[in-house]
Amino acid sequence: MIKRTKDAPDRRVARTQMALRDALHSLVREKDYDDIAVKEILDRADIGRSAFYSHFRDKDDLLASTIHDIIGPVRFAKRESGGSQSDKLLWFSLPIFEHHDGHRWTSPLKMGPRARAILHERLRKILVGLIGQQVKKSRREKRGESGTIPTAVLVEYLASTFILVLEWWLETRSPLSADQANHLFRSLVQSTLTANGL
Amino acid sequence: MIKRTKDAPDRRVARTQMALRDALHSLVREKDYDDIAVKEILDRADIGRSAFYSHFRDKDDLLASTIHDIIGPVRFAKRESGGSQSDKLLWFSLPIFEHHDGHRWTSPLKMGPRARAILHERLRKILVGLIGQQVKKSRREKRGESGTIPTAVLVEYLASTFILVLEWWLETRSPLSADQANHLFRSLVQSTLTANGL
DNA sequence: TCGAATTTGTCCGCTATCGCACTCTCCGAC
DNA sequence: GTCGGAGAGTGCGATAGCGGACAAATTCGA
Repeated sequence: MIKRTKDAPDRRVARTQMALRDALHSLVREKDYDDIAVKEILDRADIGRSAFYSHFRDKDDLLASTIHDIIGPVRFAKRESGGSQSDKLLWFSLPIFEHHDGHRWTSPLKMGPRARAILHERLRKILVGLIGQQVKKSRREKRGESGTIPTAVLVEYLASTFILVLEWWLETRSPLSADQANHLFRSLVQSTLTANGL
Repeated sequence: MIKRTKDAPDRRVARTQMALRDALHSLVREKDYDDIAVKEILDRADIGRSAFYSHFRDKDDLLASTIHDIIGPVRFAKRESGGSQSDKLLWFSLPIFEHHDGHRWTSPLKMGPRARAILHERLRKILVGLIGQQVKKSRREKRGESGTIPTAVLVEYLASTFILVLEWWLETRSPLSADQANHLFRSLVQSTLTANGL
């Protein structure tokens, strides 16, 4: 009998990874990302060296994995099946904003250029995958009506714009509510979408 | 090569035991000790059943082990070598009071009769061992002058009195400082000690 | 610029913890 | 009563994490 739908991870794995991420988070708040030694992370997390390297290739890999803290909620949010065309396309947005509303998370933008680049890149890739599916599906359904912009570009555009808004929202500790931030994002891309039959 | 002075415990062991004790502590603050199921402790600590039983016989054993949270500081406090006769004898007192000053620890007296009895008994035994050594040493040095009270009784008397003061201090959340509580204890037993050549 | 010290990344034998299955006891519903 | 569900303990094979050793890379003060 193989494990079913719920791929329940070993408690030990979850614990170790969380400890390491938490340690990194707290360190990042104290000093620049590039000045943080792996050893410091290990000490603060109270985790052995070998455990670290059995999960992550290096410090950057650990940082990149914290992406899960950002997009994690999407996995649990029920995919909106109803709503308009763009509702289906941009369903991922609101859950993310909501989860980070009043969140302790230190914005990637406060981590110095290196860290920011790593997180930005990783987040972009994930979003592209996420949005790509939706866009392709929508375009398939509305074959013929599609605009002239290539799908790949459209996807990148949506991902980048979303990240832009998210980062701005986090960095400036904007008084906007999650709802409002979500709406802001939609406003930005709405006309482009409709102009392209989405 | 056997490990030397530092008996460094496996990180995993320390972590597991701490998680379990913390879970018990937090549960005790919410409901009566006797109403707490082992399963609840496991769930809150996020520890597997088998790990629990590889460290503790049962719930009571876990509770008893939390004694370390109370007398732990004594192990790290430097043994006062100087001072008067009674300073040497009662050196354990101040470190304990100091450590619990403003401590989150919920007094054993708030845990219902069962839990109180268990902790009380365990603490008593440890203190008897601790004080026993000192008293015997002191009496050996002052052979002949000793009073008529049997050593065993004297030791029990000191332990019980200390626990009395400690519990009272914790339970009533007395405004007394650690220093003052310590002094109170000493005042209580001082005359008895001097009357017995200590 | 050169060594010493520190950090990085890899490896390995040992063991604590995991997940799971199982029995036993207790207890409330019916 | 007795049935079913839930918690208490026990046992076991699999594995994640341990500590410690190591060479290579890096840092840094003399």
